[in-house]
Amino acid sequence: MNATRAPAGPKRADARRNYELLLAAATEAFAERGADDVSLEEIARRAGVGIGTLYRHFPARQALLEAVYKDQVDGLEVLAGKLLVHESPAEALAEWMRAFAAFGRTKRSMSAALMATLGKQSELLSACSKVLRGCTEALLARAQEAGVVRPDVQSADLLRLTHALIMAADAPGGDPGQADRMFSLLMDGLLVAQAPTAG
Amino acid sequence: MNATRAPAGPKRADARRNYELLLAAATEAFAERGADDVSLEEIARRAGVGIGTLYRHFPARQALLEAVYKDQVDGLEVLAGKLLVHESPAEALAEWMRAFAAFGRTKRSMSAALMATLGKQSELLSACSKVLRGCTEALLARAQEAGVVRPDVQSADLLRLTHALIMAADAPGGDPGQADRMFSLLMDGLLVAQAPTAG
DNA sequence: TACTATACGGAGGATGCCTCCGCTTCGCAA
DNA sequence: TTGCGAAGCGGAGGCATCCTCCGTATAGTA
Repeated sequence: MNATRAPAGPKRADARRNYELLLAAATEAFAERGADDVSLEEIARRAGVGIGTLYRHFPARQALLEAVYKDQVDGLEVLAGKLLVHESPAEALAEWMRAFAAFGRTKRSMSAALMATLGKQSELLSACSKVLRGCTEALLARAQEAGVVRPDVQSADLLRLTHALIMAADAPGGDPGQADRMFSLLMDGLLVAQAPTAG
Repeated sequence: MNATRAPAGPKRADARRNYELLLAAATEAFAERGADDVSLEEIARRAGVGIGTLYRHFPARQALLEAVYKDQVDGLEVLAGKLLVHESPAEALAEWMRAFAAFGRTKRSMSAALMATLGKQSELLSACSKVLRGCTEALLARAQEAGVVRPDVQSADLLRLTHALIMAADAPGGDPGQADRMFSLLMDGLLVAQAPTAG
């Protein structure tokens, strides 16, 4: 997956490739069907490797879950780094929020499974949320300093709003485009008015 | 389990007895080992019935989980009713808090499993928490009206404190008596001072 | 090319979920 | 008390999943 990451996985080239394949397959499968409804055998099949290989890299289901979660957060962090030097602070923030929302959707399907074994105050979880909070703060601050986003918005508001938005949009029966539309509304609200509003 | 409940289960005596046995066995097993680490076969074995009988009464794992949860809440509600006419409002409140804390411990092991399939805003869950909130409010108000508990305490504080206490006390490595000691401290703090404190 | 450490793959044992159906027991009525 | 039908019981067994183990294959090295 996140090829930008420092080499942390297995040594041999084939092992490393399989590791990435498994991570990708698991991410996809979890997103599609929820973390509880995918068998490890299916993930191995999707990745095109044997079940034994999966277990060598991820000794337990939990390990795979954690790896996927961490991989996503790592990816977001890398993205934030790039966006912080993006030419348009407003676009950067929008892009970030979009990515964050997408992540939230995946996370939702995994959090229950993760919580069940990890505990609510796990080190992994709190470290990850700290990272994400930091990224959001930095991007928001930059956009505000550039004067393109309302100065009275706080990062906590942003995080919570996005979260709420995901929850609402993913309700059963909602059309898939709804999340995007709601997201646009939110972004429009963030920007400072381009022209004075009529009284 | 809660024999005080109105007849709501199966009709025939043996079926009814097995229902109660299963509920009791499941409650015990869940409390001992967590809701995720007990097989339904073991619960049937503990209850002394066949697996088929378990499935007749509780068509899915979820149903058993819900039944145990609801049974506990029902039991607490009955207890609250009794405590509301207890001679000592302070003792009644203490007893209630103790029972509530014990429930919280069980609940903790089940909530993840319940959430996973029920959803956070399930009708069952919200109904149950409403009941518990009501009970706590009534018992607290009575103790405050009797002048034995500090008037500035709110029921929400109580619920949250107890919750936090359970979480902290159940941390790995903590000794089993800790919860009780912390609980005593909390109760002492609630009571109005018996003598004026020295300046 | 030859060699070895490393990794692969999938058969298979263990366990758990749930269904199905022949046997047992309850509760009622005569 | 006895007989009977309905209700309930129990557990074998089918199916899915988890995880281990070990013979085979391959990457990397000299």
